[in-house]
Amino acid sequence: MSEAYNHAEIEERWTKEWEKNPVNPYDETKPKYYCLDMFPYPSANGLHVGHWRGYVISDVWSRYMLMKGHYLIHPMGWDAFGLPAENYAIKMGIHPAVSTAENVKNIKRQINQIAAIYDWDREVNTTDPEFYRWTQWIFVQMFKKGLAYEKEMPINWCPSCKTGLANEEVVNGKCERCGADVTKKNLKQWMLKITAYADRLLEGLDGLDWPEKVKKMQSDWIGRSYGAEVDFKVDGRDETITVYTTRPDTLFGATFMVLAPEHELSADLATEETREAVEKYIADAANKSNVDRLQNKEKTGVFTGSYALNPLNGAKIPIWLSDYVLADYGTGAIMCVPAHDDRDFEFAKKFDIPIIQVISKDGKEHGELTEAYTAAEGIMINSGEWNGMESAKLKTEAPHIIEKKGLGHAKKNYKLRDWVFSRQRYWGEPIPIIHCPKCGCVSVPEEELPLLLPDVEKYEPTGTGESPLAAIDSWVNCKCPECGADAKRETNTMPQWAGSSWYFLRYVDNKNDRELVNREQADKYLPVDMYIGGVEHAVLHLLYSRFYTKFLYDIGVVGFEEPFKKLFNQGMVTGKNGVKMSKSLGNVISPDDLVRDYGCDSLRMYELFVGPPELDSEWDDRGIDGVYRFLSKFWNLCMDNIDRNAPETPELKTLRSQLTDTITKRLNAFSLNTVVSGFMEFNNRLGKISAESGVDRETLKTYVFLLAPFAPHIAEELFHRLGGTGSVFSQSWPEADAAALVEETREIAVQVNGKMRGKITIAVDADEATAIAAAKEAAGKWITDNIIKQIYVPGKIVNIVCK
RNA sequence: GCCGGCGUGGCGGAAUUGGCAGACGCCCGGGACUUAAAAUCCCGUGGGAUUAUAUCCCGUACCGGUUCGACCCCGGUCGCCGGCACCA
Repeated sequence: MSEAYNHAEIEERWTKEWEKNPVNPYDETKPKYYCLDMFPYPSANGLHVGHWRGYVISDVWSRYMLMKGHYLIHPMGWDAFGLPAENYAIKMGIHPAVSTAENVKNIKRQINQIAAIYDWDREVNTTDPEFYRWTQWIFVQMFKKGLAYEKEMPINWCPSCKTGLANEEVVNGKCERCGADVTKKNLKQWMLKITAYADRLLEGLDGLDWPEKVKKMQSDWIGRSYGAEVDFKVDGRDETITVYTTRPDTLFGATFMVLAPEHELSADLATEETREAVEKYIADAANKSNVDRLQNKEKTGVFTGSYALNPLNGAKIPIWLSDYVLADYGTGAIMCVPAHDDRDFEFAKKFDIPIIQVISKDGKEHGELTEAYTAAEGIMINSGEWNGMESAKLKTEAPHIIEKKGLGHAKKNYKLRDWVFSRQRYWGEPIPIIHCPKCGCVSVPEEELPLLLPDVEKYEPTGTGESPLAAIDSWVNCKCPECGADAKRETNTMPQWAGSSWYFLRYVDNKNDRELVNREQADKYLPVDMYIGGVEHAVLHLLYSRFYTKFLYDIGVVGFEEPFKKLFNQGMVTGKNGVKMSKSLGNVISPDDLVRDYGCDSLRMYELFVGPPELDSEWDDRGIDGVYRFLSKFWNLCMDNIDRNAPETPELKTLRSQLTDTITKRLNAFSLNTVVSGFMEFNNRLGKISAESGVDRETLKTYVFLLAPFAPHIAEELFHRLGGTGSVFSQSWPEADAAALVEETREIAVQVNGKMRGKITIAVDADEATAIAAAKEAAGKWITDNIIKQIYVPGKIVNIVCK
């Protein structure tokens, strides 16, 4: 009886050995490969099997790159500032610094169970003053370049988290973190001018090897459009109202104008008769929450009593107010062409406003429109000097025509807004700004960074719009670094995204106390080659990181504009019926027990086997038995054959190359679930050969090498039992023998009238006559005398069509 | 509403992108070993018909099309998931 697979003993042995002698040799002579995980925030709940998946995927890929001969960078750190950590700390009554440190310890223990080859000497923590010193430094640089500025305006406010939020953090009118309805609050805020990078953020997407879905989400979020700003005079008054339109070609069809209720002229345009209704409408709109305004699709509006003049033909059009026009996009005012816009059409129908068609497919009018014709395809009509022109062409030319006539100008617009960067919370990086009564806003001198987050007794959010830091007089009161006058510190902190927007740069030079990152180190090891994480950061973290990187490129800190060359989004692991794992639902599956019962190697492989890595997968504990059985069987196969000295037959040589070829191809395609099934399939085939004539050591070795990134412990153990020295991870990735892969004969299917009727084994390059003859023999009983057609696709199929 | 993605056995999922549908695994059933159980090993396992070692029919959400041949391509319908949601 040979020795059975003992995962506990094997894994314990190699965990200790790898601690002493890490398998990543950091060989500087090899080309670098930087494989990055989205770093976790140290939650008190620890990791569940879903978190494991992403880390396993990145570790498999990292170990593969190592064996392919790279200098591997595979770091890990902690995104430890921010709301989740702070909310937990408040709930438990423990200082966030204390709870964060505890959670880091626990999650690090769990992450080590994965046996991932992280570079722990590169570890970073966003709450470490030596780290956030540079987070603050970046802010100071942005401030100096005018990209960080202070502004008072109504911003998104979460009444539950008691802090302002960025647009990106509001999902369907609700707080991205806690789900509470977001309201508006007028606050003086620090803003980052991400809009200055809108074009570069949009155009940079083209060259990225990212999922199309994520690129599209970012491009939609940036939302660039081309059009014109057109000036309309108000009839009988001095004011001019400027509107933004992407369809200046339809200008002759404008039959009314709508202003957002918040527009600065809204109240002013009311006449005596309309004043009461206008003021009521404005007040009602101001009281509506975001959610109400989003949900109420039925158009409402009020006529101001004033008229605007169409700049092209002087037509008098009524000016309305309606909350379907957004105050903070474009100019907050639009010209309305009901014939060619769905929303304007709906509004005109409801309030009985004339509809003038100006584009027609055939250049003719065919009675009243039943719906808006929104395509820019057709011939202009009812449009004065533009009649007869093609609308598509006019659409691009009109902005310039309007500009030449002095009626407005061509204009690009974006949905992207500047980034609301202040948080009225305690657990974040203090914004390094001093408010001086004489000099205004002054940045904290760089040599005084980090500006330490002071210790406080009360770190609960105040809800007043001020951060808890505002209550610490000794900290707030300071001298102006410019003029020495009594001054006050900024008391808001940065959002959680601040640290995560650049942490990946710090990994490559994490102990540098003079610069964010040494330029030489940055040039050598950056950018990130492979970034692995969930899709939930598609527009948040990933957009912010790209913005930061472009800024740091502009000031010469790094020499590249895009931080992440390739992105992979792993799917979520859910509980039964696709329900998200959560503590409150009690469906969280902890990896700890599974590691104990089945071992790390089995859990790693099952995490991959459970489904395609990019799709969500339902966790089913039972499936792990199959993977465990497979590893046991493979272990037994090796035990049975190690000292058997079975000959290396041509069959085994071919099989070994097929295995290498299959696994490598699937791995390269990131089809990790089929890699695992591939291993199983070949294991079954080898089992049969083993029972008959034995398996040679070379084949076993090849198998062990290929298995190593997936099940590192068992592979390392078997590598040594097969006589290997050093580590299996310093071995080269096997290459398939092309000659052994060439088949001479192949079994192909025979179809009659498209139905499978038999199989023949013939030479791969057999000629048609031979193939057809063989096929007729194999499937003769289905073939009649009346053959209409015979098809032979070499190496694939024969199909005989008969009546 | 708009834009993506998806729909294959009891279940998770394969199918080299137009060429043997259901690989691999789970579950389940039968058998071997055992005093017995667990573990392990072997066999079976899409549905149906039938005179059952054989043979035939149906089958990749649904309807239709292209093709010698369709899970794959085209047109339409339904359903699920995700993103955006008055951005003029």
